[in-house]
Amino acid sequence: MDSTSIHLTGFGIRPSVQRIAIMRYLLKNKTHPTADEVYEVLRRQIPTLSKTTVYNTLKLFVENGAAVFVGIDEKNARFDGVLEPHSHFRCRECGCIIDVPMNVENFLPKEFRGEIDEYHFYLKGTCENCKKRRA
Amino acid sequence: MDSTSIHLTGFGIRPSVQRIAIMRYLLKNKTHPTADEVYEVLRRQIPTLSKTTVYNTLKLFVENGAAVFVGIDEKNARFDGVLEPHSHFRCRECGCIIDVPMNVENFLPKEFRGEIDEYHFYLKGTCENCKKRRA
DNA sequence: CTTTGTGCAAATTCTTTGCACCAAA
DNA sequence: TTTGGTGCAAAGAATTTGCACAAAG
Repeated sequence: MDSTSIHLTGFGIRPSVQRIAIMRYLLKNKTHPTADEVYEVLRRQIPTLSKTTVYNTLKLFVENGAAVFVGIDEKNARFDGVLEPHSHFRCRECGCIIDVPMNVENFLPKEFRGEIDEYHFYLKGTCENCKKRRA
Repeated sequence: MDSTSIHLTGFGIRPSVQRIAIMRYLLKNKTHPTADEVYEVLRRQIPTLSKTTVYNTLKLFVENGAAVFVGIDEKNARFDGVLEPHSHFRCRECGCIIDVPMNVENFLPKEFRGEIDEYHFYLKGTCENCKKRRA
């Protein structure tokens, strides 16, 4: 019983080889991957893995609160296994998504507290690397 | 030369019957519609309107800063003609998207200012109406 | 055995593209 | 009379669904 397995169980999710691999991927590579990215990488470890399972699993994670849907990318759904409140920055040039250690919970408008159960703060622009590269 | 026409011109967008109708729709109905919603409503006024034109136009608006892409809805792209900084709340039950008059510009982390050219604050939960309806 | 999970293929949905025709400058 | 806009049909990409088989309890 490894730690990822215990982690999943904590969310009421039964661990399977596939689910453990996907959650482990989310927790180790904090790149906020798309379903396709997860699939392309993990199929090398699990050759029988199907994209359907990746979609099913990511959805299951989000529904059970084990992962967060990140909607900062206009093209694809992205996922995050880090549950501590934080914000996201997306670079328009390289497309990278960087965690910003900033919890905006205190900024929630008073009138709306109580109605809100989830919030996201998305930032967009050009990252340091891309700025340097152009300079 | 009506006001919507002048409005578009101000963004360097040449007004056409279709473009004026779409911008007018965005400005009058602040429902943050999807491309499909815009299409389904406006085709009644402009029977020859095509979905391609709606997509082209909304994209043109966003590229020229005349409208904002709203990514709060996990399923579809949504659009907003209101340019004053504000936040968005989406109800999980009825799917409505409500404007929240809250500019989070001052919350932007100092380290990131200068890199950021766009930001969005998305709130999710259950709206007043849906809460009442259930009570 | 009985329920749950996986994976294939097909279907769906949303969005973009290629191209011909129409309209405006 | 040239550039730009529209709209149709087709293509493309992301995601979901239906179903049969495999695995786990």
